[in-house]
Amino acid sequence: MTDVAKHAGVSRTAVSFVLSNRADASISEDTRRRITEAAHFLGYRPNAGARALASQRSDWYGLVTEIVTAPFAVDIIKGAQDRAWKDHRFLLIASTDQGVADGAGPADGEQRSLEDAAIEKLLEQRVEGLLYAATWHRAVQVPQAVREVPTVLINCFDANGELPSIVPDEVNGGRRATRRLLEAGHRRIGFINLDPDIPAAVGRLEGYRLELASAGIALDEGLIASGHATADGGYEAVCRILDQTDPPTALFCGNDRMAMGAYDAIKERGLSIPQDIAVIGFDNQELIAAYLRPKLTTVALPFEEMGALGVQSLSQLTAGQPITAHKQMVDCPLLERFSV
Amino acid sequence: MTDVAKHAGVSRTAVSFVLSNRADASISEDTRRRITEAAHFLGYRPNAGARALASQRSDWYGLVTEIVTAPFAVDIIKGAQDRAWKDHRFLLIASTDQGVADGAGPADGEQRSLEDAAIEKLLEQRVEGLLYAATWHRAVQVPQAVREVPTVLINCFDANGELPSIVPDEVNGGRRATRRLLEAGHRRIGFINLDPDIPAAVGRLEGYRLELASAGIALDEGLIASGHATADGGYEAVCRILDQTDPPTALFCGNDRMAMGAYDAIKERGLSIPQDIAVIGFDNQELIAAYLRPKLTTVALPFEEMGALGVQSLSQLTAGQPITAHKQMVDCPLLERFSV
DNA sequence: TTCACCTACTAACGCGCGTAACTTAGATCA
DNA sequence: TGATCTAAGTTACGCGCGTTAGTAGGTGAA
Repeated sequence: MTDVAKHAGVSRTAVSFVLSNRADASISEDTRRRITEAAHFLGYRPNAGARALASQRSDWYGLVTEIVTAPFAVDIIKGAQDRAWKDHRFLLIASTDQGVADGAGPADGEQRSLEDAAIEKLLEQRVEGLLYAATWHRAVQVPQAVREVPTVLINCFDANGELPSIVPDEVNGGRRATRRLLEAGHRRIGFINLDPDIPAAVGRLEGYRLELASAGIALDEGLIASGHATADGGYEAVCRILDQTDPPTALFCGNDRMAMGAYDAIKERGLSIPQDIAVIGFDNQELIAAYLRPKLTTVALPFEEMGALGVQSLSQLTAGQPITAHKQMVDCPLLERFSV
Repeated sequence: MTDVAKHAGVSRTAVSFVLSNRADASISEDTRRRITEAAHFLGYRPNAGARALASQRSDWYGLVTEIVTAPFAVDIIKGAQDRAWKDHRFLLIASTDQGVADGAGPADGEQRSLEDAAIEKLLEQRVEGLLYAATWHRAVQVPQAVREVPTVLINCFDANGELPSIVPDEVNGGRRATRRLLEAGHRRIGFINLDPDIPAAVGRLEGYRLELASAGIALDEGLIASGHATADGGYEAVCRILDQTDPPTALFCGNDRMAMGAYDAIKERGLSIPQDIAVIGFDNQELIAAYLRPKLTTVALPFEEMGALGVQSLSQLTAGQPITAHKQMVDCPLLERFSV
């Protein structure tokens, strides 16, 4: 900057004013031009670190997550990244799943300390805010250190209820799926639930119930089964449902992997999708949903949008503005394919 | 730091010496303890930016890539991230695929300028080196700006041959796959190639040839077909191969998506895998390979290892050491499942 | 002329740290 | 006993920038 000043025949301050184009500084059009030309001529590039040091703001947000390995939740990163870029901010990503690739996977305490270390590192970089993202929707216990800067949880929520969070609207997603099947004329709709303790299971089931109720259909407990959130789990649960006296004509599966198992069970019985029985999934795991035959109609988790919203909320918080809601629910859109 | 110094009754310099534990400074064990205790007591946390400014080294590397959206190449990030973390360095990730989610996808020129802007931003952060990663193995034209710091290409190579790169060893991968089939007793092995212009196609075919040759088997051009790198492309190519008079007993598919199409073609003909015909893929796209029935034996692309190796090479370059090779080939391991 | 007021800048300080050069008291040695 | 060395620090400067508090010169009005 000193060089630029010398080259333009002005003070360094003038250069600073022009290059960070402060509105309140009065610099003539002529010198302004001389300065920008000199900067360009000399190939001047601002030093972001020095700027951060002097101005006491880094324009960095930290994203701490274990999801770098989880292929289907990378979209959180993408959403956050894009949004941050547009706001001229940088995202520092710290993953907390080191060593998972080594096979063993870290012990719980180790995972925790990795998280602490990651947050510590981010704070050393003087991030102005933190995003804490989880691979699957759940309650989390966040390390104390995050309280030093504004923090927003993504795809999870604070077990203590203190930190603001952004989560998928599971209930509405469940309604969407159920409604789609109702609209297709189905009256007996089976629901294959995930392990019933997690928020996703609770919410989706709730949505299923609500939508049936508003359609005036009585809940038949015999149409609800649950199993492990895998293809095998789905297969077994669906077998139980289908082999009863009055089987459903449609299935709402807790997630796409279970839907995959459902496909097997259905095909085994010589039934075809969607003619004999309709299937709808949840999660929109691209490489499954888009490759099953027929391609699976499913409800998508709004990862990218949650990531973007996370950055946006952080912007508001760091600017001292209030955010929309303590727990923001993001809609889960229905992805129409060919299984209904 | 001044506060810590005051609290410990020493100069700020002493604090700096102790906290960055310089070997050449002589500080008594007692003051050393007083200082660390004071730092801990006051909750002192170093300011990485200020440290970078003063020491003229940031410990940051930049990773510029369009792969944030490409779910299966994210492992490059993971490998690089983990490795960087172990070396006490930070990875600044800049994605160049903004707006792709908006549907249209950026025009070529726009993509290029996004790349330039990303690199510019990274250089403003004073990264000490750059990694440039691609989604698929190919020659790339890298923006000029990268020449300002040490740069390593990952999963691609410099069209001008100047910058060092790290790529998968396609030839050896092709040999591995072919050898596996030979070892299983197959003599007539079909090869379903990708679009023949890309490095992956060239290398894998070459590996196929070499391995057949070393087994003393003459190349039968009738056993080689190529198609689009999709399930449909694989399906069609395999149909052509299977419907000839003397069909192969094994298929080496250019990638897993084509193998998926191969499965369909094979099953349609009432043949079973691997009893009637063995199939081997390439890429190890988890959500395909691990979910096909039977699960697909395939050759994995070493994304994570390439990412790690990229950071390692960068460390060497920034330290002024030479790197192993200008174009480092990383082995593609065979993943044994149930299709051979 | 004098004063106020503007435009167009500049001088000087500090952000939090690393580090080269210096100081001081005590130990060692011929 | 004086010279030399070492341990254990300290003083002072600068990294590249933002920013506050100025200053110099010009203009218009009373």
